[in-house]
Amino acid sequence: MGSYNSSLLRLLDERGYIHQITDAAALDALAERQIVPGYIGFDATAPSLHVGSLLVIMLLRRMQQAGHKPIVLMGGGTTKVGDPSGKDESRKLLTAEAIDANIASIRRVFERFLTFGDGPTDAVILNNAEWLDKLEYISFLRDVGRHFTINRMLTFDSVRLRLDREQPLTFLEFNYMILQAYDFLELSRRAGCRLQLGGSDQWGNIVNGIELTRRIDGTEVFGVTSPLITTADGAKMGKTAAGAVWLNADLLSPYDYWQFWRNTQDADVGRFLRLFTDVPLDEISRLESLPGAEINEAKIVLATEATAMLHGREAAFAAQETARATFEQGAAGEDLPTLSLGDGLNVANALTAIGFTPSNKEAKRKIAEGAVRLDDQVVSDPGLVLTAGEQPLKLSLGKKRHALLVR
RNA sequence: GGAGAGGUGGCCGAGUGGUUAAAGGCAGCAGACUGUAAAUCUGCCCGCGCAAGCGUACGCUGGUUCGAAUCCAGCCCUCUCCA
Repeated sequence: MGSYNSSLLRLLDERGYIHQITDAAALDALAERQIVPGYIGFDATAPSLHVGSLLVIMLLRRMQQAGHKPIVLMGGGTTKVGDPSGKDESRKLLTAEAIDANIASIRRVFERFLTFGDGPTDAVILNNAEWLDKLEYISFLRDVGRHFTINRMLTFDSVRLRLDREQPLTFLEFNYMILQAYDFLELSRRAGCRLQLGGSDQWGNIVNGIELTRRIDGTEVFGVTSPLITTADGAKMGKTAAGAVWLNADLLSPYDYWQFWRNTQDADVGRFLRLFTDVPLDEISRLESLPGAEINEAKIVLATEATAMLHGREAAFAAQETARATFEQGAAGEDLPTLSLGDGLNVANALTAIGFTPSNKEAKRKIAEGAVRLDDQVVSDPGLVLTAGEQPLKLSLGKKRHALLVR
C-alpha cells in the first residue's frame, strides 16, 4: 500500500479499490508511461444494473479521472452463455431480443459516470457479440481451445463451487471462461486494451485472458480486481426489502436511491464515501470521524453525492429536501411516491398498490400491528376507505416508508 | 444403458397416512429502545375476504384411502458409482 508511482494505482489504492493485481510493478510502470485502455465486461441479464455493479463502474470512472481510457464491454455474446461464477444454478436462457433490449437500457447509465467520445481518454462502448456471434466452432477450438486444459478449468472457483455443491454445470456455461478470456485477446487487438478490471470473483477469468493473450499474441496485459463489498455486518451490498437496488430511475426512483445510501450503517460510511463519491479524502476523514449521531451528516453527504452522480444534482437535492421535510419535520416532501385514489380505496389496498406491502393480507397484518399511519395517526381499521381532498394525505408504513395519496 | 440417492414454503432443513398452511434456522417486515445506524428484546411472516369462510401448496400426472407431503404406478429433473 502506498508504494505506487502512477496516478492510476495511487488513486485506486487510496480509495480502497484494489484487491489483487497481476503484476503491480509492471502495470504501475505502464500507467506512468502511456494512456492505458482498460475494460470491464457487463453481462446484460437484466434491464438495469444494480448497486452490485456500481463498484466496477466506479473503477472505470477512476481510470478516466487518472487520465486513462475506459472501455465498457457489453456482453451481448457472453450473456447468451451465462456466467456460472457465484451462482448455484444456471440462469434461464435469455433470447437475443431480450439481451439487446437490456443492453440498450443499461448503456444509458454509463453516460452518467463516464465521458464518451473520440478523444484519447474518452470512454467507448463495445459489444462482444460483434466477435463472439461469428465464431466458427472448429477453428475456434483449434486456435483457442488448445490453450485450455480441462484439468485447470476444473480448479476454478466458478466451476469447483458448483461441482462441490453437487449442482449441475452445463457445458454451455463451462465455456464461459474461455469466451471471456477470448474477449481480452480480441480487445487487445482491436482497441489496444492492456487492462481488465473486475470484482474479485472475476480473478480466474481475468487471469485466463491474460495468459491467452500472451500465448497467442505475446502481448503483456494486466488485471486488477476489487474487493467484494459487503456491509459491516457481512451482508451482500444492495439488497433491500423491495429487491435489488437498481440504477435505472424507472426501476428505482432517485428518492429511494437516496434513501438506500442514507440508511448506510455507521461503520460503512467512510468506506462508501471513498468508493462511491468524488468527495476529497481529507473531507471524508473528517466526516467519518464525526461522533455519535452527528455521523448522520456524513450519511446525508454520501446519499446526496451518490445520487447526484447517478441521477443528477437536482434530483439528489430534491430527494434530500424531501427526506428532510419528511423525517425531520414530519411533513410530507413532494418527492415521495404518490398514489392516486380515484373513487376511493381502502387502506389495505392502498398499501399494496404503492408497493409497501406485497399483498393485502400483509397490509392487514401491518395495520393490526399498529405500523400504519395516516397523517401520523395510527390506522386500526383495514377497511377504512380513503378519499383525498385538496390536500394530499400522507400514508406511512413504519418509520421509513411514506407516500402521498392524491385524488 | 445399469445400480443407488434425492427433488418440501425466498434459502437451508425437519417431517414417512389424520392433531400439518407443514418443526427449527437464516433472510425479510413491524413494534420497543435509538440517531431514518448497529446490537438487543417482542410480534409477524402463502393468497382472497370486514368476517365466518374459501382457495392454493411439499418435482409432474394419475391411483389407493373417509383422509396423502407422507402409500402405489408412470413420467420429468439432479447427484454418485458402473458400462
